[in-house]
Parts: sequence; C-alpha cells; structure tokens
Amino acid sequence: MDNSETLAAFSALSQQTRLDVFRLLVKAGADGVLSGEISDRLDVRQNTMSANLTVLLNAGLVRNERHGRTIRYFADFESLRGLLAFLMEDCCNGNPDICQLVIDEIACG
Amino acid sequence: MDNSETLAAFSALSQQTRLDVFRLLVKAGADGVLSGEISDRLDVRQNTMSANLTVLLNAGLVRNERHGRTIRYFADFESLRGLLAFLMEDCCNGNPDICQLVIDEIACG
DNA sequence: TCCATATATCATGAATAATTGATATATATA
DNA sequence: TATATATATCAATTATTCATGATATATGGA
Repeated sequence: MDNSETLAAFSALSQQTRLDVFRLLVKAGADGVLSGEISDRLDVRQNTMSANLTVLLNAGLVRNERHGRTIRYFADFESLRGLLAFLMEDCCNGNPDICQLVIDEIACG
Repeated sequence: MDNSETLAAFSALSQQTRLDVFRLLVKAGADGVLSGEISDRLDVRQNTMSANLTVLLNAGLVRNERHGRTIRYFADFESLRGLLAFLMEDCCNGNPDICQLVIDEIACG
C-alpha cells in the first residue's frame, strides 16, 4: 500500500454510501454480498451504487466475482491491512504502548 | 466513534497534506510537533496548513496544546483506535482468522 | 504601549466529486 | 433470435473541497 493507494482508499471511505457498503462487506466476510442486494439493503439507486462500487474497486478496498448475471462483492482484507500498516508506520518510535492500545481495540471479540 | 465522526476522519485523511501530517504525528508519538515545524517540514504555506490542521482537529484525529506563541500538535491515538474499531465492527462473523491477519500487520516491530 | 512572531479566519476562484436520467452491455432463458 | 434481468457507462448539473491573498487574533518582549 503506497501513498496514492492510501489516499484513494481514505477518499473512498469518506462518503456515506461507500462507508456503509464497506462495513457491510466487512461483516459479510468471505460470503460477500451480491451487487443488487447491496443496493436494496442500503436503499441506493442502481447506477449510483454501481458508481460507488467502482470507486471502492479502484481503491482496492473490495473485489468482485461475476456469477452469471450477478456480481458478488467482497471486502479485500489484504488491502485493508496494508492501509492500516501504512497509517501506523513507525508508530512505535519511543512508545510501543500507544500502538498496542490501537491494536487491542480491533482484536476480535 | 460514530458514523459521522468516522466519515469526518476518513475525509480528513483523504487529502495529501493531511495524510502526511497525520503520519508525521503518528511517528512523533507523545512528543508531538509544533505547528510551524509541521509547515516547514512538509513545505506547505502557513495558512493552508492551519486550515488543514483545523480539519484534522475537527475530525478528532489530532489534538493540540498551546505553549506561549507556539502550538504543539499530537496524533490522537484514542480516536484512531475508535475509528478502526468502527470499521472492523463484527468483522469476525464466521471467520476470525481474516480479522487476525489485519491485526498482525499493524503489530509493532 | 508598540512591534514582532505564531497561528487562525475570511472571501474567492479553480478544481473535484456526487447524483441523476438515459442508455449501453452482458448474461440467461424462452 | 427475442426478451428480461443485472450491472455499467455517459453527459450534465449541482455540490463540495482546495489553495490562496489578505487580514485578524494571540502572545511575548522591548
């Protein structure tokens, strides 16, 4: 994850619909969610959602798979961890404890 | 960290200068960096930097302390971990392993 | 009080992004 | 091949964001 990818990722997540989509896909995990179902669940028009999904794709935050006429979207966790690593780079200089607090917060359950 | 705070945070980080500032402050940790030094090190004009620092402050990503005529800025790690927690909410449904990979990446050293 | 330094605010023009209606493309089925 | 469904693209309008010059505020020192 380099600088411009990071900017694209944060820019993608700085809009309500796209943040909602990404969080939905994070929750869905490996199951992913069909494009149409994303539009329906978030109550966003088809073409608006399509444009927003493209932004998330270009930012590398999600990927998709076509199955016949439908397209299933997934959060890209690999990209997400690259993003967080870039943001937290060298965060431990002089004080590892601070960094650890951030890590603890996102630990599962 | 709620929805609108999260949007404000990602929006703040989606601009080059502000991303640079935040990463600089993450590296600086508890020492923080003086406002003027931030402008100098990133080669950004004073009023532009002031506006960008205000955006980061409003997003809750940084805090500051005035010492005489100078103002020292710090990354707000508490806010950062709230942001990540919001983004990763329920990420473990059905597959804790995926979440763990993300956590491992940002572990110190 | 007067001046210098450090930082913030304001107004504006330029660039970017968001939503929408209309339309196009891709796939499945009859 | 004709039709329906699922999704993407295009063009245009509106809205948002950015950097800047000018100016204001806050603090310290003479």
